[in-house]
Amino acid sequence: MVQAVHRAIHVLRELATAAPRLGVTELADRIGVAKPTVHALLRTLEAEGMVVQDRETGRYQLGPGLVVLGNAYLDSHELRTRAVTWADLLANQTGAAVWVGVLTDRRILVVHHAFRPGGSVQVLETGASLPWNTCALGKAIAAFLPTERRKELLAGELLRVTGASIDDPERLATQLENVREIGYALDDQELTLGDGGIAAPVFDRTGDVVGGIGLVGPVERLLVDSARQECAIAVREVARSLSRDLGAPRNAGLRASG
Amino acid sequence: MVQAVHRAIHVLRELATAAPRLGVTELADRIGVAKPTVHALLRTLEAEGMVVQDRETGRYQLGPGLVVLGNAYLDSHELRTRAVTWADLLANQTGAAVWVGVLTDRRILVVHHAFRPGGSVQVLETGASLPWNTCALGKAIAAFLPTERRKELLAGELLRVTGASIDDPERLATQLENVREIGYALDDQELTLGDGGIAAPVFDRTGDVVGGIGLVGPVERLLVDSARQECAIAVREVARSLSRDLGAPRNAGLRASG
DNA sequence: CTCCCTGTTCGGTATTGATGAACGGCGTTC
DNA sequence: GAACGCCGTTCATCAATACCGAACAGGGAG
Repeated sequence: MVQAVHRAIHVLRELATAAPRLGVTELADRIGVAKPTVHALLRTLEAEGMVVQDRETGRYQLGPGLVVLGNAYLDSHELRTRAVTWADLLANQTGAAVWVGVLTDRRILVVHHAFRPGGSVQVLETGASLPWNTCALGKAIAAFLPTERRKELLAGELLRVTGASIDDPERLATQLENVREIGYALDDQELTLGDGGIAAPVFDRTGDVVGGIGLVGPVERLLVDSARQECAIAVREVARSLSRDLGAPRNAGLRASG
Repeated sequence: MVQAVHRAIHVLRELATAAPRLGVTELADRIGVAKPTVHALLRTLEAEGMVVQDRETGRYQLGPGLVVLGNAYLDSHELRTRAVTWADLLANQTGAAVWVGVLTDRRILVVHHAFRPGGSVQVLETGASLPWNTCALGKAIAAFLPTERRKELLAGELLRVTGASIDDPERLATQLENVREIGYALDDQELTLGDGGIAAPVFDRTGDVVGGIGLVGPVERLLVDSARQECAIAVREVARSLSRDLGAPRNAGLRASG
């Protein structure tokens, strides 16, 4: 493992999580390396546009180069590319916003967001990163992961972001079993108070889960008995079509049960 | 300058521009370093989630970690944060889509995109990176840059993306002078056939240009005499308000003329 | 079955990045 | 207003470490 690169990324991560700007000294303290080392890293990152120095305070913040790279990732992402049209379809069918997400480490990264049709002001959530256990997308994906990986997720830290977030591994495990049976996952205000979600897994040509697609919206509209089943069927159906687009075998997801 | 970091970013850039996936060998050839070196870089980048390896082909592509960092940049971006509400206002006022952008190197990076109100399907352009000379945003920003920097831009390569794109430095220089006088810039299908743009510069508390805000839409709607002036005034007004939000002095932009 | 190409591993070498100490500018405090 | 303390920055020393050539293992094509 290349140490310098590892540290450079550590610097970027720290800049991302911490306050808008950080100084060399504070940065050096946080990641536990000498000040001049951090300085050298920052200078190279700055030359590449990954970091910008505030000319007034001398402090550093993330740079625009990262957006370009991030966008390049999104553009090259096959699931996302293929999902765009399906997401629009699903949004129009159900009248709700649609998220497409993938699992990264222990979080769900939203790679596409189709707005609720004709709606009022909506914030774009593409790029958002959510604890896997607090959203339907995360549960839908986790349920169909290889047993090994799923156990890792359940064994790790389970964050709570609302009072309804589930941080009990056993309860989550039971939910995931159920998800495997019915083919979709729900969340009830576990991510955002007042909002719920319905999501289903998406598989690629090897039959592995590569992500998920699902609805997000007010619980009163999405999770009431009358709408829930209809929405769930629509979500599952679109997820299946999307999987087929990606070349998934018809029985994808079956073998993951266990 | 830290060599390893420089090379790692070079790898990411190459992955971003080239085909969806690249192999170690091809990557090594492109950036001119030994194969095992590239391999080591890729392994660390993979461990950090900046790159993922296609388990089937062994090739590498960009990873989701980049989106997280890119998004963190956007969130921490003061211009963008402050611009969101102004962009919505401007979109509703004019009925057109609004872009907020900054200059990075020789391109304009779109950091925010407010959709045309009530419109049909629209692609989100946040993260897009355009040659500076082909869009109103770029001209608006360039016009108010320090003379030195502006000359650099004019002296460098001027890309053409449509038949209407301007690649003549002198003609551009004349346009920029005019932009400085009227306070806004235009583009007429220089970026996209059928689309035009109107943009104005935004200044920060030091009085330097930090970006621009502007309209994008069909030439028939945006650039016809009846609409153009009205739109231009709205854009300039919003840009000024936004600049004041950022703490810019009232006369920002005046001193840059020359 | 064979060849060639790929991604990968290994270990030695010296390049190169890490470090502590010192400088200069700035805001703060007394 | 002056002295202090903090910050970002530079420099030269040292050895850790990242680079590379050569060799290995696994596929795909012919």
